[in-house]
Amino acid sequence: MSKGVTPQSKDYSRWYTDVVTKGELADYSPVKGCMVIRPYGYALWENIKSNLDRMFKETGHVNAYFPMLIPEDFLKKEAEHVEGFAPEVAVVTHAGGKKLEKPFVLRPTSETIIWAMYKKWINSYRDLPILINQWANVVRWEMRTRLFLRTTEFLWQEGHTAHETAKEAKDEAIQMINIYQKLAEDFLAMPVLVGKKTENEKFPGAVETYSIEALMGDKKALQAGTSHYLGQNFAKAFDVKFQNKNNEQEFVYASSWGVSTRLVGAIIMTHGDDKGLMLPPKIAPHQIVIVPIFRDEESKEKVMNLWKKIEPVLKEKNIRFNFDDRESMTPGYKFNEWEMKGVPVRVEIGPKDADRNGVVTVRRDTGKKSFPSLDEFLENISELLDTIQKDMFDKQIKFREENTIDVDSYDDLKKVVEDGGFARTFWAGSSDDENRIKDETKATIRCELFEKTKESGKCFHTGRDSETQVIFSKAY
RNA sequence: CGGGAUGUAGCGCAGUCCGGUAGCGCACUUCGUUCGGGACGAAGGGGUCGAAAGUUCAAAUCUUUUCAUCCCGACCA
Repeated sequence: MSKGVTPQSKDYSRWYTDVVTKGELADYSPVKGCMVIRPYGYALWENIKSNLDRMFKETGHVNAYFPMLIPEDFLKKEAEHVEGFAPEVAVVTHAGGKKLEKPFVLRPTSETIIWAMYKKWINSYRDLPILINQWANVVRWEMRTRLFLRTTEFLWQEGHTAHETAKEAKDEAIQMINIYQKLAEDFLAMPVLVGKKTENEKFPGAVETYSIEALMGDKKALQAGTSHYLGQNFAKAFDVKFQNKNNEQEFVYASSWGVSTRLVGAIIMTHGDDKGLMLPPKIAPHQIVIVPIFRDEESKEKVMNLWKKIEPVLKEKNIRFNFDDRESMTPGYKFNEWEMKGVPVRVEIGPKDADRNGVVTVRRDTGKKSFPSLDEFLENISELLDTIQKDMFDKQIKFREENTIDVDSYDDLKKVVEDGGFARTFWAGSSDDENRIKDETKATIRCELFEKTKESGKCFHTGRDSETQVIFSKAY
């Protein structure tokens, strides 16, 4: 990490803030709790976004846009929904120089406005399904904020689908949580557990909530994406019915799902180390950075000639590169800067390399230095990026395995939660039991696992046989 | 809203106990030498010390009030 930064081991939250601000991802804004996303951070978000958007399109979804201002009484139409969001909505009470008779809220999520529109759009089963996604900002007035992980305003995508049957809506919700898993694991190199939320933790207004849960570097859990089966709750609240094939009126079934700029925070806390950020090649704004090294006109010319042989090949291979030819900084400075910003591969080209027609490569994840010939380098660069992507993921899988412990007593669970990590166990307790454990240990049930390690076991708390395997952990 | 801490140059901080010319490092500007792991020298520019009131010949420093931010809890994508 850069000079003056507290090392990760000593103070994780200070480390995190330093990585975000010194890595030029984001900055605090004059408005408390809001975040300015800087160009480098936004480029990262755009790469995440484009991969996700492609997967949405591949599964038949389309993008649309709904207003940011929602009539306040819309939120009140769904009982759980209003109860869940009331404490955190920002309300617009004045506009046009006078007090509004009917205030608006800044959307904390768009279910209500979207279902008000779906009422107009849906008449027959022939109008279904509707598979709409929107990329938008939302506002939630949380008490405590943290760059990327929880900000007052954040960017996200929210999908809102309408279906003929319960099964179709539920399958949609499952499909989308699986897409989130694919995004996290294949693109962000971040292993996640997929499962169902308990009643305590589910989305206000949902019948069931599914989530992906990741383990951060400090061994706390982070919910990285959610998907909800909404049943007919919002259809009933907004009176959205369709005429089915039997000529009967029926309420529409729904799903909604979203991931946010929190994913950027997740990447930082998953892969970052004492040197700063470490970005997976598939989403890094620059996959490689090239640092030219020369001292005089003669060596500069040699190096530039070498670069002329490299640049067109990188372009042809669609590699996102940054040729750092700033002359006011020394190479050593640049090495540290790009390590802090997490660029997966650094390529050094100097007079010595030009003489032997080769380059020097250094991997951000392992620090390993290699001296390939130019041909070897150009031939293998794409493969090297793939290898780094895979190695980063494997490393995180290993880390999660080391920190996932099966427990069968409360004492064991307390110990795991205290040390940090995932406590895996069977569960047959009630919501009250869960709350009591939360009060005593700060740990919550992250999810009921879809992929269990075994079919059934005894609940550590009630002693009853259970087929529900869960993860307990402290979470962000 | 509770508990803790901090507000001094763009950033990081010292100075506050014990009142007496506003300081250091980084960054910035100019020139020269450098350049393969955060270069060096020389010369510069930049601050009504968070705000207000009080005590005093004199306040960054003491007193009171106030505002803001950060960290820890409750809330939460």
